[in-house]
Amino acid sequence: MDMDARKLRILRAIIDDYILTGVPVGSRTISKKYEMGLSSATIRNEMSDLEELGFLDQPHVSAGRIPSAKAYRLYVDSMLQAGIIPDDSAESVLSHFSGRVHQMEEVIDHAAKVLSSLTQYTAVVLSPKGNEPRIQTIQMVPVSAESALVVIVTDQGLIRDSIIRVSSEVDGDTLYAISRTLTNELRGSTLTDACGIMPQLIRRMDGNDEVLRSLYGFFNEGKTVTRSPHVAIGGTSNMLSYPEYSDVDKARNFLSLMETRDKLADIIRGSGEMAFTVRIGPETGVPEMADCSIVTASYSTRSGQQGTIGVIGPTRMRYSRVISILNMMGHELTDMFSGEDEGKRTP
Amino acid sequence: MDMDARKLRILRAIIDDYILTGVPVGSRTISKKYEMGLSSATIRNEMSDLEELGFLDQPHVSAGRIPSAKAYRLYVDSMLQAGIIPDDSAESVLSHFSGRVHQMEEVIDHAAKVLSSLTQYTAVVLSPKGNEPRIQTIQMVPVSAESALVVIVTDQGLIRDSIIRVSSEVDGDTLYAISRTLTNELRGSTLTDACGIMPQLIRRMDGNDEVLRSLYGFFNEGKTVTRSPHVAIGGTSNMLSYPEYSDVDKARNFLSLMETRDKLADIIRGSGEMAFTVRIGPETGVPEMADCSIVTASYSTRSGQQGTIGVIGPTRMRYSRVISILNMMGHELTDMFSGEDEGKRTP
DNA sequence: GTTAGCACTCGCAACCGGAGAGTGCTAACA
DNA sequence: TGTTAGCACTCTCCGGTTGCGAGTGCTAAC
Repeated sequence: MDMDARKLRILRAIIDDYILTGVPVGSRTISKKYEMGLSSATIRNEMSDLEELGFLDQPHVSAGRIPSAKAYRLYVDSMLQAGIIPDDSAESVLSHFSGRVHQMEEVIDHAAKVLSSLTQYTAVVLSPKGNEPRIQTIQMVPVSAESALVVIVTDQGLIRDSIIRVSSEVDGDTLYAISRTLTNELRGSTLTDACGIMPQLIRRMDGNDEVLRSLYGFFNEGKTVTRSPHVAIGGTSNMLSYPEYSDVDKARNFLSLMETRDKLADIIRGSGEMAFTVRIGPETGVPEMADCSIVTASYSTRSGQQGTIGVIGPTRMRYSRVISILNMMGHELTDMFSGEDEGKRTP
Repeated sequence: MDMDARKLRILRAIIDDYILTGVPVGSRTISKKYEMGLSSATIRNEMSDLEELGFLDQPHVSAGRIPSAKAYRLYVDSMLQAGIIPDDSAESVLSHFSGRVHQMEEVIDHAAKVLSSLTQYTAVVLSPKGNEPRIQTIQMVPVSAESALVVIVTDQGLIRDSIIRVSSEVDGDTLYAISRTLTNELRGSTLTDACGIMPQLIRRMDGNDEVLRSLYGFFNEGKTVTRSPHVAIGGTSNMLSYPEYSDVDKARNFLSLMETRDKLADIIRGSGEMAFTVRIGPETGVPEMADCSIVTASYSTRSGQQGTIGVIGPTRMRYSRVISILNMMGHELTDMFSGEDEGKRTP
């Protein structure tokens, strides 16, 4: 026995119905609601076959059937192959970015919010992650008599800034001079490189040791800090709307997973830097998410870094809708981040 | 009939027990567990009185009593008056800030995490909010051939930065020169002021119109953006551990409230800039929080801005513990932000 | 191959009844 | 007059039972 067109049609109807209602679906429902031209008894036989093939599960004997992870997988794959994407789909995502100027992190936060409110699931947006950024400009700005702000611009437009102490004798012009020299010496290096070079620079540029040493310290810290990307989450509470999470313990587990951003980032990014991923149930590899699905897409910035956006929902997710929304949002973000003014734009 | 010492002692026992167990407490429990030297019957009479006085509620006739908001209020007030604070309280909060250097926002995020894990409730930390910041230094740093980074240092150490377009003819030294002039002209102004001054500056400093106009635009945006403070939340999932939130609907309401950061910030800050607040149940003024309590404390930075930290928990909160932890955390943050290096430190 | 019919299986909601907790009241006691 | 023992009463909670409805699987007829 194997799959034929009719089995497929029936399976599809079952999945559609289950996604809609969330309750096990019976043979009668299929035969009536989706005019198949078949009686419930026939459907019943087919369903029995489908169960044997591993596409359906039966919570208990007298309930209807529910689709298995394998079924969703088939469903999603065939949908993607057929290119059925923007069908029941999203209004333009575009309109949700209002005519304001955005900082990178704001865009990301906002994207998570929009994504969750459009999908009614939980959304996660990761900031782009690329190679270690390379220094482009270093500038120190006096802040008070005793402290200065260090700004480092990198090739990724990423800016690390921090305040360091400087002795009160060093004035703005001196800082500017030092900044210029440093920029010349360190342009193109990574922060890690910079840490290697600094000691000899300190020896060479005698005077202003204090400032240089502070900077050295700053580089050292910066090395580690730069790595962790920004993670924005939206609509965690949406999950609780679904009967799958009416169990409070389950909900709590899910929420605490959402709270550990690092772990969450790993999970979302789990599938490498693929342009597009759908992971269903066990495929997520996370026990806590055994009955969740994760759909991710990626976006990229002008400098070629990859960021990831993802939606987490119950396995009976409205895949086509989610996929289409993610698609649009991915493009939207890519556009936004490849504008002339990297990291911001005025629409 | 009015309160006497015995009634108070009994009320206190009831509250203690209820905070511990979360279930309505009966007369027998009080008379046995807390050696009162009184029979359950006597306690019963007193409890009846206490109910009449509005300190106790009875979910139904054959359940025990639970403390009312009024009772908690009395409890907290008497506790505060007596100065009973660091009793059953926190190990040093200090140890939780490991020996690393922190950026303001990181400190705040971290504080929320620590606070929630110490209290087992939900914690909220707001970044300091003061008057509109005043410009101290303006600096532009070339980023690419066509764009520059603007950094504005304010008296609050608050830094606004953004990327603006500049034409390719303008080199780094020119930018530095313009920056110096602007700093001289605008030092001490707020961004709002700056917007007023800019037009005439543009007229006076002829040449480099483009750069100045871009800056003007940036000031205009900055005015509005600067206002929204950073809000860090920790331990939202903790709330679901308490039977009060075993109802999924309630939990969802609570969570979506936590997601709207602006509203949350308003609520937390709701009680003005008091050094210390305890709002119990209805006192929060938020219907969704009718059976929550909010305890807040404030911290301040060197420049005198006030930030707020808060803990949200069920009304049967372990007040003394929470208050003591908040106290310590408040001091800790104040110390951290009044160090020489405003906004960061190396312990 | 399809379908009607039927017996069978479960889950679920409603119902019932007893147990237990806790109260309020009354009457006795110090 | 305050305290306590005793008792009837009220509710909730829990376990067991029952009936209903949904849905299946099988068989026999078309």
